[in-house]
Amino acid sequence: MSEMYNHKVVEKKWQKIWDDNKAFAVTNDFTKPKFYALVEFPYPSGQGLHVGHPRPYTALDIVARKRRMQGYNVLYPMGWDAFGLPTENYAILNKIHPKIVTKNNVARFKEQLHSLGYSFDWDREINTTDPEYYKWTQWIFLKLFNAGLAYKTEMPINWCTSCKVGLANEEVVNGVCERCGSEVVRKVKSQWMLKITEYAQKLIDDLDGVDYIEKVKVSQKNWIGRSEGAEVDFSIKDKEDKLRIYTTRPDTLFGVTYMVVSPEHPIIDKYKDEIGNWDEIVDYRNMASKKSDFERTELAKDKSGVQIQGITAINPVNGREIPVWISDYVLMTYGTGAIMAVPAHDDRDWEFAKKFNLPLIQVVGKDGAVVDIEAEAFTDVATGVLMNSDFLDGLEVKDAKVKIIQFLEEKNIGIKKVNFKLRDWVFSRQRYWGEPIPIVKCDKCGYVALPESELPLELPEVESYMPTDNGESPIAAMTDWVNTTCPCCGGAAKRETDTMPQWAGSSWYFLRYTDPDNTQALASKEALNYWLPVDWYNGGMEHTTLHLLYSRFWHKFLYDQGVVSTKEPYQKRTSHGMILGSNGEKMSKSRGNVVNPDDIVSEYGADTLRTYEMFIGAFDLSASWSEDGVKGCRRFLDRVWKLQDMLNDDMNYSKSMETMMHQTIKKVSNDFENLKYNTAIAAMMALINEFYKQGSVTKGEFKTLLALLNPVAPHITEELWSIAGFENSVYQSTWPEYEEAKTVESIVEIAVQINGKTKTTISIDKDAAKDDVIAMAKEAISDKLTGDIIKEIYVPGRIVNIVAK
RNA sequence: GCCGGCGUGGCGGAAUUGGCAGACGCACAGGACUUAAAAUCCUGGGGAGUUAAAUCCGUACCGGUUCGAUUCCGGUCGCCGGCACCA
Repeated sequence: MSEMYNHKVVEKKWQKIWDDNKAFAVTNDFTKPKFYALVEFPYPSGQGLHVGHPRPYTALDIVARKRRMQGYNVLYPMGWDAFGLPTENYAILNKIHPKIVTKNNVARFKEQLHSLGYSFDWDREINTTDPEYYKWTQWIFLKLFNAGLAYKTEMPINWCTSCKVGLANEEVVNGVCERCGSEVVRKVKSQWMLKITEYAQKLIDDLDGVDYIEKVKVSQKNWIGRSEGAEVDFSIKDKEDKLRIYTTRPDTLFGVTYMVVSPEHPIIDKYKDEIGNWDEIVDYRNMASKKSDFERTELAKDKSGVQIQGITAINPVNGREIPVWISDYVLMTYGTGAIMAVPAHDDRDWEFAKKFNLPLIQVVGKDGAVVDIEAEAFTDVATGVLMNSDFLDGLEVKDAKVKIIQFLEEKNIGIKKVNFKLRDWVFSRQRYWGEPIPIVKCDKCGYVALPESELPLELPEVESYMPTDNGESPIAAMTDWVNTTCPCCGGAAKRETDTMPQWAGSSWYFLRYTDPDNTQALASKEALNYWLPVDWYNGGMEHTTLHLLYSRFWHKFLYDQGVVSTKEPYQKRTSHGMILGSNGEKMSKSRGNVVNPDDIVSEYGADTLRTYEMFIGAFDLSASWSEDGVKGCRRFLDRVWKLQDMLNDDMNYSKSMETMMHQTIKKVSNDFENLKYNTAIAAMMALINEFYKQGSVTKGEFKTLLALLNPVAPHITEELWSIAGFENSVYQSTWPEYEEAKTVESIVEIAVQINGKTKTTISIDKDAAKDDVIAMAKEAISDKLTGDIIKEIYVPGRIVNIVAK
């Protein structure tokens, strides 16, 4: 009899063997077929690894291990996204350099990941805070700057009145500062921006060529928010200026009854002297500017606004004079900051018109018939037909759009226009723990790029990481570092003291893994050509908009620069669900439902944790933790362990067992490719249940089982492989093959139904002729069959249905 | 409000193109082993009904298509996640 399974000894033993033999190192043979599996690298927080981390890591570890056994050269790397606020805040609080904090956290994370037996190639470990790494982050920034895609502008930012610091959107929770709970207001500051909007169309179009799960594609598209419409110029009565608006419904131009401009619109200041109610306008603007985003949202239902007295606009298609209002439901940052209002056919305009008693003109009807626009706006584009609109009358909405745009362009009063919701990327942070922006400001030459030879521009040592009162980065106090000479004219100049956001380092990290030690380039051309695109990238849904969009943007830019040779960085993108606490709530310290993976590894073993996290439920859905579930998986592995005592090659050859083996190989092989880890494991459980029922297992079958289970539970399977005396190691063996023909059972049990209700089952030969099967079926249910038979249906190998009356 | 997803036993969850609903696991119950317990092994199981069967009801709810619907279509309700007036 074998000894009890001791996971502590076995797991340590095999982890050492893998390390000593560099079992999962990538080969540089670029002629071999490659597979690049990628998981989002973690932020090494002070809390250490969370049980949520192993879910995606194990899933792709399974795929990576399987691919190696199938003969691929597999790149499955890991690194650290280590710049960021929590580390900086910890450093401030404890007066420890963020570098030290990061180093300690990374060491802990690495040890924890190592204890889980992942097949990462640790020789390719990267860290975004390593100057040799962020040298290339800065290099990409310079490329963007030189290409005119990085610029500086005045931008309102979130400002905490108590901490006196600029906050990222993520740090503003319900309108207050995440850290101190104080009010957050808007403050205008000069910020570095990246022109991601330049790539908006490509970022949509190229989604067609990649294999992302549908909801990821949808959220990318929604975030970019493309809309087609027209810009139209409205003249202002007795003035030369025109008021330009953007609309997606140019077909409703005859239904305009007023206009609205945003409170920040420049036209207001321009005609200040002629506005009759200037004081009222100023009051409204002040009120609007004080509103935080949160308040604006809260008031979303109730529209507010003020009419501008003394300014009248003229509808270019019918000459009608219309009033102009200001209201904060019109945003300066989208379109032209001004709209034409068609209250009969737009919900927001309708609400506004109702509140201020503005007239409604119906110009679209349902299939041409008048509808009650006093009750609600009629916005249905599909059934709408134009009316009261001169030459557009009788046209369907889509045709009317084409005709009106043609008209506007001919008369030179408007043009067709595409708009995006996507805004340029605010790229600066007034923080210490980030990549310095390699730019110098010279009074004579303006913003000047640092020469490449001066990269990396390293973070200076500062005394305090505390942000300054005036909202500048702590680096600004380092005058030695800040004062420099202009690379362009040699005169006195100052360095940029803002740093990059955390998104920067993670926007290109997958490129660095392909050639992490390269000092001449971010990676060699050969390595990039060979490894890209990433074949399979898995990450959390929380990163499907920003991180995914940002990294696709950088990649497309690098493609245009000739640095990489693929348009898209990731061929396939999948997402995993969250692991919740046993009470079904998100795990958090305050809820007291946090599970530490170290405890699970120690008590049940890494293989058990891996198996459980894969068995817990559908991979893409969230799942609640259950310690009992963990025990069940440990029990399964114990049962696998004890199979070593049931090896018996003398037993009779069993046809049904052969079928089950082939079915299991097929199921496990397919399920591992389709995120269906839970059913793959269920199939293996069913297989060993069968071995137990027989009381024995052949060496061949055992060997196959070990190979199939190895990606999920690598340690125990290696140990059993070695005990059984199979050659080499599992990781050096090949993935089991199955024969399709042998997955089919020769005798199948099928259901016999009357009128779709199952009455009994019969066993038939899988190749039996339809007539024979039906005859057998009728025989089997002869006592229940009454009435005339109308129809006989036979679905081969599945079901017989007799329709009788 | 809009977008996306999800509603199946006591619980986590399975079900190819529509084809025996509840695989696999947990918890539970019974049995074997044990002085006993734990562990392990075996057996059972949606509900009603019956000694047992037959039979009926069951995939959130209502309706439709079909020989046949957890699956497809229309509507209703509930839960989760994301976005917030984008003209």
